[in-house]
Amino acid sequence: MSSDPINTKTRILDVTWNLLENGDKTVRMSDIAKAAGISRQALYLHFPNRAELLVATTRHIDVVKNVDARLERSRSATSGVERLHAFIEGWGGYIPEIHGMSVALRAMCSTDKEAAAAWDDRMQAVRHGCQAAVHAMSQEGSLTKDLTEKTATDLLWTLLSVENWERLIRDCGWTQAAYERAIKRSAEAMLMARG
Amino acid sequence: MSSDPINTKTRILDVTWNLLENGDKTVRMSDIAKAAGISRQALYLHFPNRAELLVATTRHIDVVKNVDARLERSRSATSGVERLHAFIEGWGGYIPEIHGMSVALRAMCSTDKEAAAAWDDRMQAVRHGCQAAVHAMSQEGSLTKDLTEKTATDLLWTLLSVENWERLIRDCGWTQAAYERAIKRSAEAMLMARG
DNA sequence: ACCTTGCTTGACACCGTGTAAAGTTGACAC
DNA sequence: GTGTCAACTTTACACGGTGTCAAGCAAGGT
Repeated sequence: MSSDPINTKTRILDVTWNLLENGDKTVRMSDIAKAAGISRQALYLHFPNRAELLVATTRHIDVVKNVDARLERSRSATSGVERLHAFIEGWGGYIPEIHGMSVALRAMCSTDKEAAAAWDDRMQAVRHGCQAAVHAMSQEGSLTKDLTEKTATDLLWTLLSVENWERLIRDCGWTQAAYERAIKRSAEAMLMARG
Repeated sequence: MSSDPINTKTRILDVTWNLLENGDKTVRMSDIAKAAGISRQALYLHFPNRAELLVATTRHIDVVKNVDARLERSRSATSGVERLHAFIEGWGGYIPEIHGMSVALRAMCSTDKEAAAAWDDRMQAVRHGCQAAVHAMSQEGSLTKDLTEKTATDLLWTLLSVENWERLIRDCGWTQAAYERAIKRSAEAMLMARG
């Protein structure tokens, strides 16, 4: 063989990731091919279309960055509030790593069903984390009586969206540290019983 | 003349608006032309490109729906908190009217500078409203000491984003009334001094 | 020598945007 | 009636990006 197929495939994923995170403009299939050192057509020998390439890249990032370990760490927290904090740190700290990816994937959602499903799947995973933190707070009585668990989960999930991170970091010029601090405080203010 | 030029232009804007709000899929220039009862090329006699057509449509919606009156109403509020409530009602109630428009315009932002500028302009207008409400609260001492006016404005602006409305209404299945209620409560919890 | 694998080159169809040019139709002026 | 102007039509085409197809080539294994 002229080259190792496994290396080519992972090289494509790495290069796609890199272009999405560091690239300023739209990433085309030809850009990825050029960066990977192969022809545009060879890309289609590894991935059937752009959507599946992007989805595969998200999975690749998850493996490399070990997203499961990050999010599951919040499970070991003892109190509900600690769990909330740990989850915000875990997910909030992960957003910058996947932001470029996220922009590309969301841009495809309007035209591609598969991309939409992949993005929705990830967001549901985040929602489960929110739900678990809210439930833990509810169990220990620290969740405000004003909100049902469902409503509180929806609000926390919304607060922790990638779009909100984008707005605060990019449009408002916040640092990552300021973001995490303010979001923790806001989540507490919104969800915790006062007193 | 074979038809009234003014009527045709406003008919295009009305039809574009209608397609964006009621259409499920992407709205193409040919869709708009067909709906307006003219040829695709005639569209380019009135608007130089898709971006400017969309931007003109937003301005058209603003005039018809009288967005200024809605947003300026919050100025007459006496207390800062009332002002906050009035602004949330005014802007939050306007979002459903412009949501389809907003989706289309944001989708163009990645490729078209003009569309990006137009959307950014509107968002800055919303930010000014947030800033005014936060300032009023700060003046009367009801703003929490934990936040600067700038930080509080950023947070409120983020909370009131179209994306958050989308998530709560579309993904979480909330009603408009539930949205406004919960956002008011959340804004108060995040921004108001406790006691 | 032969086959397989991983790629190459080149060509092409499709879709949506935007441009260009020549023709049609109706209203108004004189 | 003749002329002109404006709004609009039809037809055609260029461009960029995705995805498809087919023929060829080079290295490795048997």
